[in-house]
Amino acid sequence: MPKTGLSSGEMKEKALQITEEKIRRYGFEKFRLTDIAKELKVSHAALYNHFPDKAALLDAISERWLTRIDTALAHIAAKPGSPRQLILEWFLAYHECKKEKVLKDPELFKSFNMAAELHKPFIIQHLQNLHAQLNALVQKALDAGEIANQSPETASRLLLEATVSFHHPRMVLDHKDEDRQPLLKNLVAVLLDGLK
Amino acid sequence: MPKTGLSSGEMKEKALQITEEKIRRYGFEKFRLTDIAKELKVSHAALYNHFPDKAALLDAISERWLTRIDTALAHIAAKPGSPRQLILEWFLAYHECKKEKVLKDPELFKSFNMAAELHKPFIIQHLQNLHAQLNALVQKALDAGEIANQSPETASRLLLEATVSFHHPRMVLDHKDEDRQPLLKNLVAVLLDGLK
DNA sequence: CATATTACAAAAAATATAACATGTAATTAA
DNA sequence: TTAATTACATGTTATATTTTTTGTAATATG
Repeated sequence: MPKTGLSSGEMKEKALQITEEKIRRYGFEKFRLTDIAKELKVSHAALYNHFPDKAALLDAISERWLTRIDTALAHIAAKPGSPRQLILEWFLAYHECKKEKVLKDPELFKSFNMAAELHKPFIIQHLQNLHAQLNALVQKALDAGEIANQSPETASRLLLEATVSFHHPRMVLDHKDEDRQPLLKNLVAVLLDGLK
Repeated sequence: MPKTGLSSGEMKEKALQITEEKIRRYGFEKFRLTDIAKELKVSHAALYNHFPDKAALLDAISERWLTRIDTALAHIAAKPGSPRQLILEWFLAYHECKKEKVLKDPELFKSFNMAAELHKPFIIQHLQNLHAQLNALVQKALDAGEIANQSPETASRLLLEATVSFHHPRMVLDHKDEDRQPLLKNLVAVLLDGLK
């Protein structure tokens, strides 16, 4: 029996919640395990029963957030209707997610070093999900005759590449105070026309 | 008569050369005026006759580099031939410039904070040059019937926006080890098709 | 008389030191 | 027996101190 009365799962969940709040207050890299332990009314060492180290706790937070995005976008990708329309909607939602995040946690992306992140398994998974979703949408567009001159993989690669400034954290941060939805809409429309 | 035997212009030019070398060795933000003065066999204070402060020296370097890009690209923009072809060539050259720079001075763009740079007059000038050049090219494409459904300003805005990952320092750095020319070629082609 | 120097004040970087956070092991409680 | 604690070793971050660099002014030189 645990000393706290909480199950391991409950403890873990509570720790994640508190961590999320701490990160929001102090930023991505300067939150302290001692604070989290204090709030849980537990010694800091107790956290090591639930997470191998500080980085793992942090990664767990990121993973949760990415999973939320994945499912939200997957929902759009699975909707019925015009593929063109859905692709546009998908990009708008993706852009919206990133912008929201940047606005809520400005600290989070200040010095985002993609290079290191790109090797983490849950990031790789996330990117694979995005590609798979977009591939499926583009395939539907192909079937509907809305796209013609490229393979689905190439087409979705191009779409993602050309919209980098609307979903790359660093770029989203640069434009956080502008309303760039119209520009994105126009860009996606032109790209889809170009793929016809 | 100056004490050193060098004219003000020669002194200035030599200082710029040495500074460029020091920046390459020590990075953008940690080169020292004392070192440059030492190499010029002059007291550090003498530099203040030629440059108002350290930042001005640094800016002069950047300005020289940007001017070089501007003229190289302007040369392409002024060439005769198919506008479509020239627009593609223009983007390839632009990409090439940035990539070269990032490869030669990896320190230079490590923590590039665009926000602060964007207010400097020579940066504004540079961006205006780029836009003007691309506008002119797009206008020619419009005249040649290669583009139809957008105004030149909107079209060139879209082109630049969609190719951000090929000329924004932060993004170029992320992909410095890949050959992304084929991707860029394909992207520009699709964009131009979409603008038809 | 434009351009240098030296001397000096202010700002910034580098370094040493103290405080604190992280991670591990041995131990204890439910 | 799982999950906590305490005690402690190892890093890391914050702070104080010193040194170096930057910028200015008064002065000297070709």
